[in-house]
Amino acid sequence: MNLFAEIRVLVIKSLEAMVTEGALPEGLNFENVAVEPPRDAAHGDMATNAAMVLAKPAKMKPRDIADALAVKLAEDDRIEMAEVAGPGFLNLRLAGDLWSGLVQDVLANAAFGRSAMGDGQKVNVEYVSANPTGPLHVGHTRGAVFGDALASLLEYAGYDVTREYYINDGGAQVDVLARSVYLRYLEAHGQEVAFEDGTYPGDYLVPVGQALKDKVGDAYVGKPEAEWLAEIREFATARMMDLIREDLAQLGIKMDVFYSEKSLYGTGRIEAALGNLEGKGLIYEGVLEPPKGKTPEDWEPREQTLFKSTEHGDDVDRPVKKSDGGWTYFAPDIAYHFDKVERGFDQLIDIFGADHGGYVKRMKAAVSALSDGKVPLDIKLTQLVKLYKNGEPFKMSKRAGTFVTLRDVVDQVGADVTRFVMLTRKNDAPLDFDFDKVKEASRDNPVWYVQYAHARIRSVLRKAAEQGVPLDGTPLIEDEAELAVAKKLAEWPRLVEIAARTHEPHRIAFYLYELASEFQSLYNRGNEKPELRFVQDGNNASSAAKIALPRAVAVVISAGLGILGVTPAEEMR
RNA sequence: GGUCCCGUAGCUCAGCUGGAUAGAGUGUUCGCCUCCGAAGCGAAAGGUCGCGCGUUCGAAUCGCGCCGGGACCA
Repeated sequence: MNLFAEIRVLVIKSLEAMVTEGALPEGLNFENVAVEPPRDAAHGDMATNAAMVLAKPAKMKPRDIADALAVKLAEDDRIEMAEVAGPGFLNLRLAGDLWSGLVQDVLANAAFGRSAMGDGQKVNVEYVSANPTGPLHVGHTRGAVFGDALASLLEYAGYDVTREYYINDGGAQVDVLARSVYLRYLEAHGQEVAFEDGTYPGDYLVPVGQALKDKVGDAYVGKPEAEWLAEIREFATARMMDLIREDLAQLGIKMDVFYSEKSLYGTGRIEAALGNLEGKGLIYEGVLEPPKGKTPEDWEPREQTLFKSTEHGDDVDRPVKKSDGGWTYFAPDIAYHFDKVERGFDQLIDIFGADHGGYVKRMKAAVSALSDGKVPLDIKLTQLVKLYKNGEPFKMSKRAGTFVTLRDVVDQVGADVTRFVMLTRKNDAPLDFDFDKVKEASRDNPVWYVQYAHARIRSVLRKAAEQGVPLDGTPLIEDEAELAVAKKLAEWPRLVEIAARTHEPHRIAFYLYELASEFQSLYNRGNEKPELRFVQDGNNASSAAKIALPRAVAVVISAGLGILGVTPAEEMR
């Protein structure tokens, strides 16, 4: 049950009745009529902008429409009061039993909050996609959590979601990986080796070199690169992907598809994708203008194969083939997205780090061209994570060895905290991650605060169970603090849809914080008004009615945390 | 030079397909435990929503132009 949607249906029915009766002209579009929570609770339970939206097309005064609509709405049992306010707002107060019904619905219907909005549409969410050259670091963690929560959110909103990881195993960086592993392999054979620039000196390759030795013995020792590069590359990337899969598993992330860039080469996939574009007249041989403004010193005009991305919203055309005949990085990306389109997804979402912002327009242009504008691609950029320890900024450096991996973070603060904190900012705002603060037990720490509310409810329910309070009581919503909590619960289905539509899972985290706050407020009101306490000593009938509301809050907090991939706490320790 | 993101209370940040007197936390001041978890709750105080113009009945929200911060740029 979505109370807002339900009342909106009522408003629109009333408007249609007014059209029939001649109180409104025919042919009006009700699409923009909204039913929303009012900013100020004193205004009522809900407000509609119907009169103001329709005033102009109906060529009527907003107040006249509002007055007539108020009369119409008041005829319905569910509307206790309809009052015109301000320029033409219609404030509604709902009948009290609606709130009680809502709470019952939360408790009885496991799908409360789930939406059919997605209508089973196939959505591909691509995230992480880190190079298979080492363990995941903090920056990847944010993208990983964001993408995974977004995927869960879309599932909750009725989409058919595929979680996908693109393995960049086709470029020069995996050759570097192979050479680095070769050095570790020699080391495992007791040789002294030096890690020059252009190799990965990380310790994490030591066991890989050892494993290679265990597998092939001394077969590659003293042999030229041509004899081992391809084999070691394959061996090493497979090991790195195992490592990355383990890292992701630490966060509770499981991909549906790992898609290999390498599988695009030599299989005609790139040629096919570019052929598609060529068939649309979007590929040509040409010379690009030098970059505007400061021209790089080594710039020289070169003829290369270009994709006419400007026809699909990009700023300049992009090379797909270099002057030496090799593919650019962009070419396999085109082929990969072409593959996604061909797999029949209705919608694509890519999660990139902010440093890849420059690729957004060209990728969107490519997908637009490849799908004839039929498949939307949304690209979400995740901003940097700034680390703090004891309030001091904590600088990461690969060279200095202060490189913070995903595993470091999860080991220190746990997966639940890591996930929640990563979602306490909009994806496009930088995030401060303080190793001490995230473990702090205070209202300043949203993770703790939401968990505390849930744990407190569980504690109350344990106490209720001890006293034999039955769980089938009819909820009573009387006090304003109880009403405030019920209203917050009523917003949940609406919030899910907004968050899913905007691809912004952080809204879930903020909502849970607000819900927790309303609950804590009610809880503490029991200090002054003992009749508001959930467990009434020696009165199980009354207690049964009172515990329904906190139970419903716990249900919604659990559902919300579930979307974020966080386990609700039974107790705080 | 160009592109993208950001600019909201002293600080850290929310702000719904444009809606009423712009909200939290923190910090400051003052209250609340004989009571289901006070690791909490309540109240006060704190804002030219970076600046200007435009669209609109109505702009923090949309458009354009500046200013400031960040990221990226064969």
